[in-house]
Amino acid sequence: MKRNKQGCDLKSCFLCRLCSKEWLPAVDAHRQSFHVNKGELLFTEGTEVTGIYFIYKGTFKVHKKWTEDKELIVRLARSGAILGHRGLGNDVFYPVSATALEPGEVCFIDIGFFQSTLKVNPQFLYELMMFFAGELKESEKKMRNLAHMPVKGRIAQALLSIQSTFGTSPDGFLDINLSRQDLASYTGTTYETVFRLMNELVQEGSIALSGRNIYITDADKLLTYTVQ
Amino acid sequence: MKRNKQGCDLKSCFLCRLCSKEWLPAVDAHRQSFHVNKGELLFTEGTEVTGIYFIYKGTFKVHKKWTEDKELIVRLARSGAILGHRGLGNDVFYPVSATALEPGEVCFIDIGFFQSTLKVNPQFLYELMMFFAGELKESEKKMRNLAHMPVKGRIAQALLSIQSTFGTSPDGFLDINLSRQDLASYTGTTYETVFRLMNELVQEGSIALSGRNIYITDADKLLTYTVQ
DNA sequence: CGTAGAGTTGACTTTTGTCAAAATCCGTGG
DNA sequence: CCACGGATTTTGACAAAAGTCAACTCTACG
Repeated sequence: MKRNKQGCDLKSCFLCRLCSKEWLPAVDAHRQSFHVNKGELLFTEGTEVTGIYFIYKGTFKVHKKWTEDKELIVRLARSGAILGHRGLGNDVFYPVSATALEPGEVCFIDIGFFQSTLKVNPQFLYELMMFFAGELKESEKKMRNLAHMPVKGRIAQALLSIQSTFGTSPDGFLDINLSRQDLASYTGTTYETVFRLMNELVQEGSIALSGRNIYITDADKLLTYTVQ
Repeated sequence: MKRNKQGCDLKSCFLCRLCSKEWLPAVDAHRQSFHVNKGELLFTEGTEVTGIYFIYKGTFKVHKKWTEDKELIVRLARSGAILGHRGLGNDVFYPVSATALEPGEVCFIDIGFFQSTLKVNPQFLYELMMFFAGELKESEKKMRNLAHMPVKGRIAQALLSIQSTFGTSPDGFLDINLSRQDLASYTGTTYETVFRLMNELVQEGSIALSGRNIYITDADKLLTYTVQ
């Protein structure tokens, strides 16, 4: 992770967008910008919370370890998103790790200054609370799906949700670089199962593949495997 | 649900404990107290959010529907807890239902007044945000367990967690009235599976059963099925 | 070119869910 | 007090879904 000068333009990130004009200079003085390489860990599950990150550029996976070779990806995040907020609360250790899926730029706010920011920016605090409420809602929906929806439906859901947050590149493929293993970890299943079920989805004409790239051919058909 | 006069003592609930002394009279003027019968729905998934509840007495399950005869219980709550906060956020519909597991008393705050409370009680807002952060952390841990931990471990985990929140009655049984079906919904599995695996736990001497009551004989042994 | 990592496939096992049928419990009304 | 009906509990047989293991292939990339 390399510290650099480039940073948030003070408009696009979750923090700068929502805190008061008067506070922005303080944010600007305190924040640190970093370049992150693909595959690099931004923070690690179980280590002490040092601060909060905001993604200026790039894509990150937020994941929770199970065994040495198994994890669950709880979130995929892109530019503008906040990272590390799961470290807030009574516990002083990050409950998850964050890894860059592609090279990116992030802005770091140390936890002390972040706390001060919350104190003097009720509007930001309010939005952060609402953000947490939304995340919790989302998380519990995923939980229910994990408990009751068959893997094929979870994969369909994941692909649709990825399309809606990351969109498609000009050639129509999902605009994210996600390995099959990551897709498996995101849907709470195994590599081989993802592979087999994706093949079925191809056979049925719901999706098309080109190497690691995924093209959603028939979103409606995918929807039939999901709920809501 | 019957409206009554008895209500919060202004000290024990999540709201009254944390908002400013000056605001308490307003809370007192606005809150409504209700008696809830066993099995009664406090609010229903998909209906419009009317307000937030605080449990004065009793036990509630917070659950999310899957099919007609399947659900996932996302939370078990007891006196002092907040209910309905999952209704906060952009969406105006409750994403879950809450059902009384035994007769109880709740205090209701309409959403409008709750919003005002947030505006004038930054300390409460801060604690609410922290509370959400904790819930999210918890939810994602459960999610990972649902994805990777075998059912037996999830049951063990559930029993231990119930013991730590609800404690035991004088005779040593878990102090909660939870049907096997509810335990199945709480661990994301089926009635029969819960039944069979609980039998195994009895055989192994980890727990003992007496009707619907559960006694944890060997917490350490239960722990070996779980993680952390 | 060789090697590491990712993709592909098949055979097999295990876990868990489903269905159906008995057995048992429990409250109610006769 | 007892019979009844409904709900819950208990059990078994079976099916389906998903995980595991192992081997083989393909590429990207030094």
